[in-house]
Order: sequence, then C-alpha cells, then structure tokens
Amino acid sequence: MSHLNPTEALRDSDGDQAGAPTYSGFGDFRMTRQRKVVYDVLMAERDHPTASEVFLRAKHVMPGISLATVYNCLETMTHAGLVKQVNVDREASRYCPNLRPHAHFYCSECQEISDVDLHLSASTATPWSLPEGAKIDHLEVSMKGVCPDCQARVLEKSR
Amino acid sequence: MSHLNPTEALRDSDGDQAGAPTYSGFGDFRMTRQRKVVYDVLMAERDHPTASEVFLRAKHVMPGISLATVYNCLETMTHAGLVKQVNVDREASRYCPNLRPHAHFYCSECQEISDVDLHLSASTATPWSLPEGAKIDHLEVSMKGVCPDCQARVLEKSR
DNA sequence: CTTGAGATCAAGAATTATTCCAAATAAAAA
DNA sequence: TTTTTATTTGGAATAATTCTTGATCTCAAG
Repeated sequence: MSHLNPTEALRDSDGDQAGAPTYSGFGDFRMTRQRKVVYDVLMAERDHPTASEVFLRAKHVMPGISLATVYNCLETMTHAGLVKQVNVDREASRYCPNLRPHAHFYCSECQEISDVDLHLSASTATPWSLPEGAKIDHLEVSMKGVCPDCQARVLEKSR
Repeated sequence: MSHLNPTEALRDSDGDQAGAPTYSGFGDFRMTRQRKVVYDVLMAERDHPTASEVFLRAKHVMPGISLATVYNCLETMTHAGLVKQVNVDREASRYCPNLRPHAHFYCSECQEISDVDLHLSASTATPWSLPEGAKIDHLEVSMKGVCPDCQARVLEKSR
C-alpha cells in the first residue's frame, strides 16, 4: 500500500530540454530523465509491454532515447525492485510495475497477459512442498490458456 | 506409473549401423533413430539439459546427428507430450522427461535444476484464484533460490 | 566556478538460442 | 519396387539481448 512513487524523488520534472534538472538518488540508483520516462510509461498502462514496446512508447515522450537505454533502465529497475520482469516461455521479456505477488496468465487467443493475485503467507497452503532446508528467493507462476472473454467468444462460436 | 516406454515401439533397437531397422509409429510420429537417441539421452540422466547439452550427449551415440535435428526432435516430443520444456527466465530452454506435474527449482549457487512435485487436484488449495471462466492449458511454477545442499554449505561457511 | 570521478547514455557491433530453408535421405504406403 | 511423405542436415537467417566504447552528465570537492 504505502509505497512512495519513486518519480516523486525527481525534482524539476517538466519538459526534457529546459534547464538541466537536478537529479536525486532513489534507493540505490539515480532517477534520471530516461529512467523516469521508462518508469512512467510502465505505470501509465497496466499491461505487460516488451522492451521494444516500452521503447516505442518512451520515444513519444523522449524521442532521442535509445533501445539500449531502455534495456538498461528496465534492468536497473528490475534489480531495484521497482518493476517485475515477466517471462512466458522464451518469448521476449515483458515488464510490469505491479509489485504485489502475482502470477501471470497468458491468453493464447488474444495474446494478452493478465495478472492473477497470489496469496502467499506462511499459513496458506501450496500445492507443492519444498525440500527441507531450501531457501526461496523468487517464485514465478505462469499459466497459459484462454481468458474468460475469449473463452466466451469461443463457446459462442461453437454453438 | 504405468507408462509404456515409447522406445519400446521401436523394433530392432541394437546398434545404429547394422541392417536398417524397421520403424514403427508411436502415437502421432515416427520413432526414428535420432528421436530414439534424443529420448534415451533424456531418460538416461534425470537432469535438465539444454538442447546443446542433449546434442553433445547424443553425439556420443550417433556422431552424425545435427543440432537442428535435436531441436526438431525435442519440439516434436514436447508436442507429443513425451518430454517437458522447462524455461527459467530467458535462459536456454531445458528439457526433461518427467511427465508428472512438477515445478522447477533453480539453485542460484550450483545452477542445478531440480523437480518439485506438484499436487494438483480439484480439491487441493492453490494460492491463487482464477478468474471466472478461464480455461487453463498449462501451468508453470518455477522457483529460484538456494537448494538444501548449497544452503548447508553457505551456512557452514558463515560460522 | 572549475575539475575530477564515477555513473549513465547512446549507437552499433556482437552474441546466443532458436528457427527457417532447400536439398538429400529415409521410411511408409502402394 | 516405385511412389509418396516425413525427416534429417548444414548453413543461412532471425530476434532478443548484451557488450563495447566514447560521449555526456551529476555530484561533490577544491
């Protein structure tokens, strides 16, 4: 819940030419103009764009930004824990700013990815039992199937 | 448990030169010599090799086999449901012949992947609740962390 | 205000896993 | 056997991502 929007750490956030903005560290890294753009782009739509899609969107705001930089920003922010990297099979990584524990549902009909909340606490039951003594850093749950909307459409057709 | 070893469908299974073996379809595809080799290689060790690793192992048995063929075989067999493709992040896909529902645990210390059984039945609780009306075809659960062995070693050192 | 150190950005080359292609070969069907 | 179809192969092509290198930027010290 209470999680400071990291871009608030950026003073002087108007335009991208005017007087050079003053930067300010956020956590362990500098919230530069390009990083802010990338982050804002991710926050703007709650979908799961690939790096190239982020790149395209970022160019609207900052035409000079480079793909390499977008990759850099995404990696930095992923490490910093501001965004999550989502992988479905071996397709291009996707990124999302949803920080709550969640799984991803990939619809093979409309190719959209949606979030599915995960309820993980010491008490909730899981369908797996970990080997004694293992330490878990990351858990990734991804599902592939047909989303409710598409499923409805499919059933409709076959009537 | 009772799951016919698919290579048993191959008559004349000795050597790979002798008189041309007689082939026989298995399910929907031909169990060719190279497919048998790839499958046997996977069954031989219960680890999670990448396509290149499978390729290397397969060459011991059939020196002339090509990487493209290994990829083809793995894809065919994955579709046929004989092997599972395992993806961890965007690293090279790995393959395993464990057909039971299971998750994968990737140890960031020893880089080994191990299987974690999944108990999925209509009755078992899951930490997620699916959107009403969705149809699930595949579920992939993968974890990253430190396996019991490495964890023990780590704790040992820090004492 | 200038300078130095270190971080970040950018453009393109390089890498890596994987797929595609077209020709050769092998297996199944006739 | 002959024909038909599937499979194998080696190499080229692709796509996402990483690497490299020099330019640029920020912060803090002088």
